[in-house]
Amino acid sequence: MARKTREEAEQTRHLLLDTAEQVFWEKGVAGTSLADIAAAAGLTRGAIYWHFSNKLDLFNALCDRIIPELEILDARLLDSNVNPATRLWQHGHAMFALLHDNPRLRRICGIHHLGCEQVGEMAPLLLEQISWTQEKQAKLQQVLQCAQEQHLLRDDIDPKLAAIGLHSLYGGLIHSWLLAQDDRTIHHNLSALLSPYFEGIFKERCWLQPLPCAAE
Amino acid sequence: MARKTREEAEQTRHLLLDTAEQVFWEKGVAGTSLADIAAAAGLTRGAIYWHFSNKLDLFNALCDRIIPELEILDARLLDSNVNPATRLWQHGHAMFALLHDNPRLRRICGIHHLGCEQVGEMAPLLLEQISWTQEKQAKLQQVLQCAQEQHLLRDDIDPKLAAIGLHSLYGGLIHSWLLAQDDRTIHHNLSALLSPYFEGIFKERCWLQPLPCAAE
DNA sequence: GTTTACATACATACACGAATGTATGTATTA
DNA sequence: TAATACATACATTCGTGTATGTATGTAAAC
Repeated sequence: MARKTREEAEQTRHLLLDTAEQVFWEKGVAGTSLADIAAAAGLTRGAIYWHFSNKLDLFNALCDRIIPELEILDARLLDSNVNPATRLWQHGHAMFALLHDNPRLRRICGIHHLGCEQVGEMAPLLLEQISWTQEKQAKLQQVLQCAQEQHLLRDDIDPKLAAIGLHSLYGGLIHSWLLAQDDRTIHHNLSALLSPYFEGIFKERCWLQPLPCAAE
Repeated sequence: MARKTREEAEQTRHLLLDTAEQVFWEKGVAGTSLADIAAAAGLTRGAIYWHFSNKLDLFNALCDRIIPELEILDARLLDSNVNPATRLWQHGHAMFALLHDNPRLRRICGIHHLGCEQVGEMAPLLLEQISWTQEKQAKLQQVLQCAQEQHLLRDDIDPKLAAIGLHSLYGGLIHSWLLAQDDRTIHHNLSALLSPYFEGIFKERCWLQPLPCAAE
């Protein structure tokens, strides 16, 4: 009915984002109308169209909220004074810990994996995911190359392929984890699930030694 | 305008399924209307409603067409006279070979991963995927247990967890493969991508020896 | 071998709700 | 008083489901 102060308007914006996140996760992106979101938030479509230009814009704004938290993860993967193998090991665990502790990340991750189509009208989303995947794989590859220079990799391991494999394993585990969210098996046995791949990539369980591992 | 013979009607049905598969893959399931499919097939919605009761029914019929081919894969995983480790190794390669050779499987797989929402109205799909995942993991676990009885597994490996890990790795690789379909990296380096996990699970590269491996 | 009767395989037309985008109203607040 | 932060109202489009039309195939009756 009336205008609120800027602060309150910002609150409404976040309320809309939170609500949309919830409803998207429950009914899918294509499956929810803007009226659904507005009603769930106790507002009208007018409020949505005031803050966002359309559903895609709202969806993008919603996704952007988790970028900083993921960037922190990646930053710690790239620079840390422990040896590269341990960095990768810790990074894997940190990812799932974050996924477990952060309901927002969990929901957005779930929406991307199960709650939205990435073709046709949503194709830009797919392109984003592709570039994000490539960047992530490049970072993993960089750390693996660093490990190779320190002679931590098994002889027949190609850092690029190992990066693709690791990234795929993470993605697959996240997917399995999302499919059965109340099943704590993956969360409780993450180390045992990741170990085989690390065993196959690195020599002598070096990823369990947090030593800086003097570079050449 | 008129009735065709049963044979021709069956052709129309398959034409509709093929066309729907194509259009779903291009524009997403929620993103395509029945009119889109009919137009792409050179027919009208009347033809679709004659053969199927609605879009979900059409979609299910479309998915069911690949079940037999997947069952053949699973059958060969479970009974074969080579040792269980080799069976798993060959099964992994057979999966990707099938995915590479069979465009229909590739498209349906793509639709499931990127072209449809699995929540809300499509939730039954999610339940199907969960039960299918559990069955698949159970089969992998069964073969891994068989390997354990033949002392092919490393000592600290739990067959159930290894099954989850393997299945996740497969799923993740398929996802990566779908994201960049024209990139042949995964297809050409599958062995190098799977090797680390096998190395971490099994002893002494036993999966490369097709010997029956006399049971206890 | 026709004719008749009915089922089949669609096309066409219609009625309805749902969703979107926009235009306008309105009470604040700065 | 002018911009803000929404609510309300409206027009339009799109998709669905169903009802109906219609030409052909199919089989039995005669």
